[in-house]
Amino acid sequence: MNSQEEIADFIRNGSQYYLPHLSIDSVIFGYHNQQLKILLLKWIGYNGWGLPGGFIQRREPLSEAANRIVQERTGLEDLFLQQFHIFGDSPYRLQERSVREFTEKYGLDVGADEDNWLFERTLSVGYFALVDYFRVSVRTDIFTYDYQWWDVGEIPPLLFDQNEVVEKALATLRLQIYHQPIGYNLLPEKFTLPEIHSLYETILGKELDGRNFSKKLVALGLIKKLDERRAIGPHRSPYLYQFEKDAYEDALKQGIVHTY
Amino acid sequence: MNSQEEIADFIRNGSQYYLPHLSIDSVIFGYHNQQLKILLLKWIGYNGWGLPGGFIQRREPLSEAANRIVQERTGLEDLFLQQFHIFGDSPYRLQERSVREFTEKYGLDVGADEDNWLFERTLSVGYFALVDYFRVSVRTDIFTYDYQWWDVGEIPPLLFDQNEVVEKALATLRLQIYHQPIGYNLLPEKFTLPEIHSLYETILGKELDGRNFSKKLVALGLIKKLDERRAIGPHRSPYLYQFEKDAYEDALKQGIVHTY
DNA sequence: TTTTTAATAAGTAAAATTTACGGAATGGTT
DNA sequence: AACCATTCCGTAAATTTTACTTATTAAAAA
Repeated sequence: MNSQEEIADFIRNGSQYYLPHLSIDSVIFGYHNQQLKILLLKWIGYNGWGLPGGFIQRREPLSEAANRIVQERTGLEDLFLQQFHIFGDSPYRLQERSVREFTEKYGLDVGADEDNWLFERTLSVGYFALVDYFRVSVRTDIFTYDYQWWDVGEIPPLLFDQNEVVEKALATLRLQIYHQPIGYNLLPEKFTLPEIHSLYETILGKELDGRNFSKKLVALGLIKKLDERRAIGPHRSPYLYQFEKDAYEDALKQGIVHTY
Repeated sequence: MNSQEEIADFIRNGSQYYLPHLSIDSVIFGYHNQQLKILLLKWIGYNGWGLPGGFIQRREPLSEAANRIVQERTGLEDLFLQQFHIFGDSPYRLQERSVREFTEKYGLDVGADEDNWLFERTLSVGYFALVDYFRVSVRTDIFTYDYQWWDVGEIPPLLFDQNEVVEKALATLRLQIYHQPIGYNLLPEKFTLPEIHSLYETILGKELDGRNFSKKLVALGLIKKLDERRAIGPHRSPYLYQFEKDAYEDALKQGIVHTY
């Protein structure tokens, strides 16, 4: 979708291709520089930041829609995606960006705002994705003109009720931290003890004793030490570790113990 | 809604009052005779059982819709309700009951099936409710002609993909058992140790040592012994207990320990 | 080449929690 | 008064969690 005709068609007739009243908001988590981050976009027609999102095609399974939306945005295959909530308590969650403003920008005439499907009440299905920060290559498109990774502690005001969406995603992540393959998806294939340690501290927002933390992961056979180390500036080089996928997944099924 | 005109209007023009493509399915859990049960209804036009459910009014917050639907069905105020998933992976989840069949039963003419909003693709938001079995008085209505409580282990084949909905509700209940006020909502105000013990065993599907279980609940100050007992046939009368609401809710926030 | 620096790595003992387990007491019925 | 099915209770062993300090190392600077 990039020609003017296609855009005008989307705005005018989008509800023929997509389910009206429903959208998907995706909270894409990455981890970089000891910080948990999410990906935000600048949307055309709204002077601020918002979550990546999109609509569900008329005959498209919901989970495929979420996959498609995040995949197109990040370039990643094999996404870890999880639905966490549907937001529908603001019946007046209308598009704050004006369709008119948006279309004028492109010199289109698509009729009155009030009649447009984009202006109707929309419930939004929240998905979060856990991605390897270093493998993402963000694509903006005709509807978005900028992107940026933001620390979860410093999220700016977002479109609609999307700040609530982010909060809920974070709360879910914390709640499920010992039931979801968080480290596996958020860290690169090979990582150091300090990295995974700090990841868990960041998500939980509290300190964890490093010795006990790594002792436990190793004792449970969830990670294994490799014979390589990573060069990190002027200091002692940490060893690299790797997840033991099978043991890790077994442990998650039962829920790893609650504390480290 | 009970006159023929109202029903015909609902079928013909329902999408003026309700959001199309969306519905709510509610899994209403109760506990009776040491069994965890859910409430099922017989829907007109479908020869079998289905979940209580309904539609979302155009300007009605989602959670209010869920409340309204379960409240009307059970007669209960102050419901404990929780959204647990949105089901939208079957784009072909069409109504298996025929609108025609349904309307013929009432001698109405409402046009072709294909054009009817009830026949379009519908995503369903799953809510579960935890209710006190003894306080429920089920109301059937013009769309439903029978109801019954079913053991969760013996759920019959349901409408659409609703068996999956029930499975997911159960899985969520198990996962959140130590984070949700399950006992508080599923048990009557006063209950015995064997009752709450067996409730947790039923939900988790495994045995829990009774001594350790009650020891812990009491030690944590979550329940307190009353000076009353219940007469139960020819045996020793168990004492009644009551939840300590404050302590209970505090404990749930952090997630009570994992085992009893 | 040596020194300096800042980070990584590793083990043990105390405290807390969880698990395992059997026997006495009770209320109503016969 | 005896019987039965059920409630009720306490302690010891095993496991898990917590708390905590020092030696090692890689690279940069001197």
